[in-house]
Amino acid sequence: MADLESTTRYDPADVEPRIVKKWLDSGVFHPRPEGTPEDNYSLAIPPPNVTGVLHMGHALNNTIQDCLARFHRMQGRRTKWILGTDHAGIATQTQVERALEQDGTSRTELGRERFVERVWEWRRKYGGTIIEQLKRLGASADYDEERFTLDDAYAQAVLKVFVSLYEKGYIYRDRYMVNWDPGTGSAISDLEVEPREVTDKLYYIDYPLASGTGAITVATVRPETMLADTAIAVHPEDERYKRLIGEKAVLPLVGRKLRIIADEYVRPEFGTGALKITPAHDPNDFEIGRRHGLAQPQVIGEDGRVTAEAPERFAGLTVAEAQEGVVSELSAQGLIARTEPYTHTVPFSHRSGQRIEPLISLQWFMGMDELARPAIEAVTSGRVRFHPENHQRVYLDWMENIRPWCISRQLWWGHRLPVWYRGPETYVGTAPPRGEGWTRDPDVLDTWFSSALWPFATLGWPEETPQLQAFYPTDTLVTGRDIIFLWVARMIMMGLEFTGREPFTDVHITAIIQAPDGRRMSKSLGTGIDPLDLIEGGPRPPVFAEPGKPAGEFPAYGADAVRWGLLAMSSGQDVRFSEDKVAQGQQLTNKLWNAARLILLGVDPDARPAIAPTAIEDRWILSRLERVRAEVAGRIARFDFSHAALALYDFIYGELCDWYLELVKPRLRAREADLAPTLLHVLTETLSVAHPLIPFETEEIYSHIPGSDGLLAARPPGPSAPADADGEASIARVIAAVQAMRAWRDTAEVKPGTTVLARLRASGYDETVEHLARLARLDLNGEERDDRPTETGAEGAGAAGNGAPAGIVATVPIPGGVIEIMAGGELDLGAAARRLEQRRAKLVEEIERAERKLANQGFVAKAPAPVVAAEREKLQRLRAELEAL
RNA sequence: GGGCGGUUAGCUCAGCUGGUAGAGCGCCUGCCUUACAAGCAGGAAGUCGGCGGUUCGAGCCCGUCACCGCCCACCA
Repeated sequence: MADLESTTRYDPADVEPRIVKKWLDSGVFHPRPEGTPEDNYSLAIPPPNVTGVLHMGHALNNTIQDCLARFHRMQGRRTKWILGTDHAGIATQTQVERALEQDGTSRTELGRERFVERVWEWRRKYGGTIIEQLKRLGASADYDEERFTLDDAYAQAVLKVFVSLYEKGYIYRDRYMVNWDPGTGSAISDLEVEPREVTDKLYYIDYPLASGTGAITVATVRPETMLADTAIAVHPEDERYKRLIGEKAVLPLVGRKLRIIADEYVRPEFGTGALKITPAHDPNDFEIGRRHGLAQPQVIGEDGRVTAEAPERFAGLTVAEAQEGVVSELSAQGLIARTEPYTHTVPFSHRSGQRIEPLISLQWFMGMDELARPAIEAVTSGRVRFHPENHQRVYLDWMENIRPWCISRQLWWGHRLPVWYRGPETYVGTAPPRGEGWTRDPDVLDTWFSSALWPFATLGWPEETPQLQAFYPTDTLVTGRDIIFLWVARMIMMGLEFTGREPFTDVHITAIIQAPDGRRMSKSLGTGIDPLDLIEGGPRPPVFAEPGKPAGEFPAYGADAVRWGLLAMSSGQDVRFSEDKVAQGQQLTNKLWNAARLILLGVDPDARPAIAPTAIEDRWILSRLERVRAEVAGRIARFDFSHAALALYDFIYGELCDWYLELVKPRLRAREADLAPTLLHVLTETLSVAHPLIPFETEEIYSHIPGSDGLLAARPPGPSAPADADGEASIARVIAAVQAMRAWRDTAEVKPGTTVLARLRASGYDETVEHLARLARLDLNGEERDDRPTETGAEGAGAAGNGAPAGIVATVPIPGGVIEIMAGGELDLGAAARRLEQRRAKLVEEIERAERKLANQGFVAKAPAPVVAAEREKLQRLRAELEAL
C-alpha cells in the first residue's frame, strides 16, 4: 500500500502494477459458470490479431468494455468478459512470410507443414503481447479462459459449422468471378477490397465489322483484356447500333468473330455506347456473359500473367507488359481511334495494397440469403439494438442486399476446409473420409468465418458446456463501425443459425479516434500512438506536438488517466485525439488522491462509513452523491461514456473537493467524531461510482478505507441516502453567496488575506452563516442580522438597504438578499465604487432587455404562462437589486 | 451515384422535448490559504458555417448552399 502521509501526488507507476496483480490473484475476473444468461452479464471481446499490439482503437474499445464489465460486476451480476485472440489468416501469414524473407528463406521453400509450424512458433513468441497490454490497461477480462480461434475445440466448431451449412446447401463450390489479390495470391471477399481513385487511360479501339462495312468502336481502360473478348454489347434502343445487333465484328489481334449483342446494362451515353465484353475479367461482363451464354476464355491467370489462351506471343507476359504489347500492335494497325485520361474508382486489396484482378476462379461460396432473413428480423424487431441507433440502417441496407460470400482463401494459415476430393467425388465432413486416394482441399477459410462463431465457440459450443449455459447469449458487443458487416452481421447470422438465439442484445459502435490533424490514426502514417507510451511515458510523435514545440515525450499519465481521457473524448462518431483530456484525467486522479488523503488522514481509524449527517453540508453532499450515482449509472446504461466521465469529474471537483471538503475542514481539524462516518461513506461511494472508469486508483484508495475488506471491484454499492431538496438548496445558496463575495472582493481589490466587516441582510442562511463568513472572509460578528423572512427576500433586503447607516460602502447581492460591506479595515473605496458602477450598468442593461421582452405583446400573449411569469419575476428582482445599490 | 455524420470561445468538444451560450486546455489578474502549485480564487473571450423560412422567441425545427470526414456502389 502506498504511504498516504508522504505521497502528495498520485503515482500510477507505483499503484497500477500492484493492483493488477491483486485482481488477477483474487479471481474476480473469472466467474464460476453458474446461473442464467439473464442474471449474468457477459460480453465477448472483439478478438485482436494474435500477433497484434494495442493501438488507440483497442484502448478505447476495451476501456468501454471494461467500464461495462466492472459496472455490472459491481451491481452484483456474475460477469464474464470473454477474452481471446484471432489467428488473423492473411495478416499473420504475411507477417511471418516477411520474417522468413529476412532469414533468407520463404514459405514455399519450407513447405506447408513446416511453414504452419513456424507460424505457431511465432504465435507462441508474440501472441501474449496484446493480452499483457490489456492487463496493463486494467481490462477485467477472464484471463483464465483465454481463447484462440485455432484452438482444437474452436476448430471443431468451425468444421461442424462448415459441414452443416454445406449439407443445407448454403455452402457450395463454384467457378465464379472473384476478387483476385495478386499480392497474397488468394481470392478475397468483397469486404476486403477498398476502392481507390485512379486515373487510367481510356482507349477507343476500332473493331472491324465482319461484313467489311466499317468498324464499331469500343472504349476500355484495360485493352489487354480484349484478348478474352467474346462479344460486343450495345443498348437495345440505341439508334446508332440497332441495325448492327446480331452482326459480327472481328476481334483485332486475335481474329475471333464477336457477336454484337443487345443488353440493357450498356449506357449509350458513356464512351461510344458500345461495350466490349470480357466475361472472365470483369464482374459486369461476367454477368452479361452469363445472360447471353457467352464463353469465358481466361487470358490472365492467378499468377497475374497472360495464359496460353491468348495468342502465343503474349503468353507469359505480365499484365502491364501485355497491355503495352496490345496497345503498340493496335496502334501499328491504326485501330486506336483516340485515348483520353479517365478517373474512376478501382478495387485494391485491403491487405496487400495491390490492384484487384477480377477473374473467374473455382472457389467455395456461401449463399447468405437464408441466413440474412432472421438476422434482419432480429434487428427490426428490436431484439438486437445498435447504439447509436443510426447504424441500424446501415446494417439493414447491407443485409437486404447481401451477396454470396467467397469463403475460401489460398493461404496456409487458418482453418483448412474439411473437404476432400477423389477424382470426380467430393467429400465434406468433420473427419477425413475412409478409403484410399483422397486429397484434401488445400484452401483455408476466410478468417471472418471463424470469427463469426466467436460468442459461442469461445464458450465451448457445440458442447453444452456450463459456460455456454451460463453466459450465452452475451449482453453487449462493443466494436467499431468498420466491422459491422465483416463481423457483427455475420455473428448475428451464425448465432441465430446455430444457437437459435441472437448472440448479444446491444451493439455499441464506438467513436473512431483520429490523429489531431484529422487523419486516421495509423502507424505507417506516423499518426498513431501506442497507448502504452501514454500510460507509462514514451516518445510523442511529431503530429502530437504542440505547434512550434519539440515533440519530446509523453509524461507517464497512468492507465486511469488514459482511460478517463479516452472516455471523455469519445462523444461523437469521429473524434480527434486530445492529449488535454488525458491530462485532465490525470488531474482528476491526483485530485481524488489528495481528497482521500485529507479524509483518511483526518478521521479516527476506528470510524466506519455510515450515513449519519449532522450538518447541513452533510445532507447536501449525501444528496449530491445520490445524484451523481444515478447520473453515471444512467449514462453508462445509455452507452454515453463521455458524459459519465464528465459527470464524475464535475462531482469530484465541483462538489466534493471545492465545496464539501472545504466546508467541513474546521470540523475535520477539530476531529469531530460525528463527521467521520459520513465522510467515509461519501469517499467510499465516490470510489464505487468512479471505479468502472478509473479502477486502479479507486481500488488502491479503497484498501485504505478503515474496515474495508475484499476488493472494490467486487463490491456492490453501499446504502443510499434519500434526496434532500432543502439541504441542496441551502448549500446552493451559500455557494452562490460565497462566489458573489469573492468576485466582489477581487474586483474591489480587497487583499486576499483581509477579513471584511460586513452585515448579512438576507434570508436562508441560518445554518450556513459560519460557512459564509469563513469562506468569504467576512466579519459578520457583532452585527445584528436581518434574516426575517420577507415577501420576497430581495425586496425586503433592498428596503432595508435604503435606511442603511452611513458606514455601508457597498452592497453585494446574494440569493435571498444582500451583504452590506461596512467601511473600515483596508478597503480601497475607489475600487469598490468602480465595481459598484459596473454592476449597476449591467443591471440596467438586463432590466431593459426584460422590459423589452415583456412589452412585446406577442410574447405576453403566446408564450407559456410560466415563462412569462418567470420573466416578470426576474424583472422585479433586478429592479430591486438596482434600487438596493 | 446513393447514404450517414460534422461545421459552437485560440484548441478539443458539451449543449435534454426551441425560452438571454457551457466545460477542459490555453490566455489575463491575484494567491506558496498545513489534501493537492500537476494547486486555489477571480476574469476576459463566441454575428453558434452562409442565406432564406416557421415562431412571440431558433445553436436547437424546415428549406437551400458551402466546405470537412466517413460508409455503400459492377457504369466500360
